[in-house]
Amino acid sequence: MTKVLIVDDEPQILRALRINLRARDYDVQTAADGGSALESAAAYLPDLIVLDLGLPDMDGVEVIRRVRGWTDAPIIVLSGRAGSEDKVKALDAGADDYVTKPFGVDELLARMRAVTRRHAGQAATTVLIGRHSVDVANHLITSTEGGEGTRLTPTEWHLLSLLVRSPGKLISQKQLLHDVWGPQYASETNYLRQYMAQLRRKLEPDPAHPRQLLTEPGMGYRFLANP
Amino acid sequence: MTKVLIVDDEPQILRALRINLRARDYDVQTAADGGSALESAAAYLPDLIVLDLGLPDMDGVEVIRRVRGWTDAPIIVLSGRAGSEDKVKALDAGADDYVTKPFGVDELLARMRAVTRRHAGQAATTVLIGRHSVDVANHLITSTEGGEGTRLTPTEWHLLSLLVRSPGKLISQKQLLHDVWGPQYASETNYLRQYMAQLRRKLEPDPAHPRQLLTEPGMGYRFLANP
DNA sequence: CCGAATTTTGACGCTGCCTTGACGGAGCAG
DNA sequence: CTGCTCCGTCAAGGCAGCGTCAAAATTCGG
Repeated sequence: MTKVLIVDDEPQILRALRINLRARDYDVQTAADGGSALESAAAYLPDLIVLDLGLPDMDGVEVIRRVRGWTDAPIIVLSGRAGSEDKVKALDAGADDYVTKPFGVDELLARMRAVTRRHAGQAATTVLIGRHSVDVANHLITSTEGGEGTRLTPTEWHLLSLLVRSPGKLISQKQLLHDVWGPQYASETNYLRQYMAQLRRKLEPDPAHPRQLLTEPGMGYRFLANP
Repeated sequence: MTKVLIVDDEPQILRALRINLRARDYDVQTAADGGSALESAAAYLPDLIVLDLGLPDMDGVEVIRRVRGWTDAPIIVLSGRAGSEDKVKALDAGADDYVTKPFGVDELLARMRAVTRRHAGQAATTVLIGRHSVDVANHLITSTEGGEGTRLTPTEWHLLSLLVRSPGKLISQKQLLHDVWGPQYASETNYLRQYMAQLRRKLEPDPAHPRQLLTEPGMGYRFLANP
């Protein structure tokens, strides 16, 4: 579930966004001024920050700069000012997008999807595999259609993490063996065959014809995020 | 130098952007309709695409979808329509940003910086051969026109990597044989004939008349990046 | 110390890759 | 014209690599 921090000093906007985002299954936190925004960002570690520039206590651009000092999370700026200069300043300070008020909620949601899609490559904490939602960081699997979530053994988690960590990228057998079983097992491809089969059996809808946990014959394995 | 492809059917906008971007040290190409936009994108491999949605021959969203099929380059949409629905469609199709006309050039430039800044981190080295986009690092091939991407065997990848690594340069048969099959196979030119044929069959549009995987009789082989 | 879960090891069939050999045509020299 | 070299093409056999099943060995909690 994507964690969003919303920073705005107008309570009704905060409230409207909170309701809309929660309805779409976002995990939402809010802040009403620059100081608490910085605190919340550090404590809550959001995947995405929606930031109003017109804060009572601090310049919005300054907030962007401070946040950018330690995190790469996407920032979407909201602002009443439509001036070119403000936009340039905010974007160059590290913002990813700039939306002028008044704005449509649908548009904001689409822009949120666009920026998180870009950022998802490395920070993806939860991915979809077959009918399962896999949270690698918390070692949690939930079924997307009500049923029971499968359970993975430690070794299975370890192997899956490596693959999921870099979606779309080919990872060589040697690398996988090295990282999961240690340097001395550089050629025991039996392990990989065994555990890839188990992962497919537990996650892929049709284990015989995997769509996301793919084999690249003679080279390695690959995880595809978008099947 | 960042390569930008600008797609718009209004000549004066094309001209204005071209001048402004060239002055800022961008490498600029232009296209006036969807068809030539897709061609240019495949031939020119831009780092960033600025795309007007109101094209004469094709739906802009369709252009986005087609381009997204084989490349990850950021796309900024220009549009006269300010409606929420158009924005959502374009962004969900894979666009990174959406700017409504009329727009300030400074703002567009700032948004270009913002999206390229994001994309810089995850850029992959990809080469175009025939109708295929070849990512040598990730061992991935995607078609530039929708269909399925071909698959290469390990030996085919090995040979192709050597050729692609130094575009335009002639590589001797001895060198290729040595690097792929080992020092003892310094004269088995059968291998090369066999595998060059397979590469051409899988990558060249007309394998009988190769345009990029070329033979230099009596010498070796050569890969041409720009056909 | 016992039992269940997990890891490790071994064996087997099959797909598809590598290898090998043979053949034909283009280009060139004599 | 003739013979030669070099390249492209095709076909077929052997075998490596992958998926699968099964069972032994190990770990771990109670």
